[in-house]
Amino acid sequence: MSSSDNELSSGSPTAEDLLDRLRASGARVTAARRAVIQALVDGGPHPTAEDLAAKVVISHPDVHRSSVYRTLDALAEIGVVSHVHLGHGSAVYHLSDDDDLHLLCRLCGAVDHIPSTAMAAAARSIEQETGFAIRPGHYALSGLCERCK
Amino acid sequence: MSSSDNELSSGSPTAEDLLDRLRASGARVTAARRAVIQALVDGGPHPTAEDLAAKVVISHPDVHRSSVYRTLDALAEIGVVSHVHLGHGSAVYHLSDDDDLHLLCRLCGAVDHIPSTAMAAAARSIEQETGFAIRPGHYALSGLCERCK
DNA sequence: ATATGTGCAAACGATTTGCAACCCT
DNA sequence: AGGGTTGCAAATCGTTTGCACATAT
Repeated sequence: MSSSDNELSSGSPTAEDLLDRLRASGARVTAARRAVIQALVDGGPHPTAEDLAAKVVISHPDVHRSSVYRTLDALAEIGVVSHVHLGHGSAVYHLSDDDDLHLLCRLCGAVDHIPSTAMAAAARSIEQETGFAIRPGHYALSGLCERCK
Repeated sequence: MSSSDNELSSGSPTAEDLLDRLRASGARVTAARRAVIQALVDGGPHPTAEDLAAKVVISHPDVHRSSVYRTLDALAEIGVVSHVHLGHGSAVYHLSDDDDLHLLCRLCGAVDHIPSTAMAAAARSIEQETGFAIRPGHYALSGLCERCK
């Protein structure tokens, strides 16, 4: 099943979209960045930097881990990717327009994600009471997934 | 005979409480553990392991960092402390019956905390929709604090 | 041409671990 | 006595950085 939903701000952007955005920001498009972006777009939903590096290295054996990190940084700077810290180990990366909240199962480690609107009401009342404006998508809530409950 | 009162959410436990619970779990009470627990009870609200180690070392220069980590592990195992990963660096520890949600300002790094009841409604509806049971207190939500907004 | 990005290796900070000695129970 | 705990140092893991070289624009 191939999903060909190429939309700029609400579907999944293609690799070309991301490359365009990089270019538009004044950054350069290099083989390493192409490869990282490809891995990000093609790959599973919650890759760590190392996952991406491993995928990249298959087609581009010369691309170094540090370039993966630097590319992810560059993409984060222009707002197209975010990373979520899952606590125990590495951070997982995802395209920023996945405007979702991450749920981490503290038992099996599964990562679930839900639209951030699920918390909109809570976020609003928390902001009213405390002044703190929750911005989801950068960190994960932990809990128990359905199976582990 | 050890105290058999269960103080559920009525006040912060004392160092002795925690030592009792350690002992009750079959663990031993040592000088290092006493010192870590004292630092945890006496200290500020969001100590990192290193903060605690620094505090401990003042009165017990011989207590090693690794023992601080191991003590925190032991306390976590019996459920009396939890740690929250704030993403960029170290985890912060707190007594588990601080049943609160942590809010991390992504700009200034300030940590705010609010009662987890603020999210109870959202947590309930998320559980109904997705089956995922949010357990706050282990990770932080990120956002912008009042000053940085 | 030149700023930007790269590979590499080494530095880094946080945490963990193997091991012999130690000391609580 | 005996095994949980410790201190130590070295290992590990994820990520960052300094540097000389390569390359996209």
